[in-house]
Amino acid sequence: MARLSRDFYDQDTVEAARRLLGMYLVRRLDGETLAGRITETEAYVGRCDKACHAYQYRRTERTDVLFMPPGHAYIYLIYGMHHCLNLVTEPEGEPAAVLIRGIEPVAGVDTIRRLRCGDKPLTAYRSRHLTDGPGKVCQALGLTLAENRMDLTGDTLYVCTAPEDLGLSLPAHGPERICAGPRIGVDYAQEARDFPWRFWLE
DNA sequence: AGAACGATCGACT
DNA sequence: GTCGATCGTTCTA
Repeated sequence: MARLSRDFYDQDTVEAARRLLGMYLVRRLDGETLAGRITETEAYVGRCDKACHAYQYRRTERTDVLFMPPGHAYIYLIYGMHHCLNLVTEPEGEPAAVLIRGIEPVAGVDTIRRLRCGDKPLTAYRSRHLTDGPGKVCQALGLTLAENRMDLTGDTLYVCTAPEDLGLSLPAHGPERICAGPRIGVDYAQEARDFPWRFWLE
């Protein structure tokens, strides 16, 4: 069984962000399975990272989930209208998480399209940009504050290492390069602005 | 109690 | 490339 267990999340966050690339994010919604291949991530580390909501172990009602055992979902509202999904990492008490910035839909694609676009015509442009941002990922999988603090070792939201774990047979991927660079939207974070903690495939 | 701001998106020039 | 939408969280008083 290749569903990620708590052990996986109990590791260095930057390493986890890299390793999550190519894995499958799975969401059970109303009896249906939605899933996407993870293509872009970012690491946030409270201990040393001014861009992290829990920088210097800052603990508030919102950041409390980051102090929980690894393998929980941290979902927050940004800009008053978009949600962002993070997977909590590192040992309990070390606030850190991986932000899921992009996926490639592989299951429940019709539902994903409907959640993202409603009845709007699905143009080539919309298709290409269906799930290529953190807010889009949450909208595509029906994730809101209601799913904050969810245990990733449960059956509603989790990560698998291979498509066979979802009963899918997908064409094998050739070798893909892992790219790294500065994170998006953290220009305010002084020296942490330049940490190369964003990772993506291709 | 009130103000400032943000780990974004989509429409538009 | 620019810009406005929109509201929970956080901090200040």
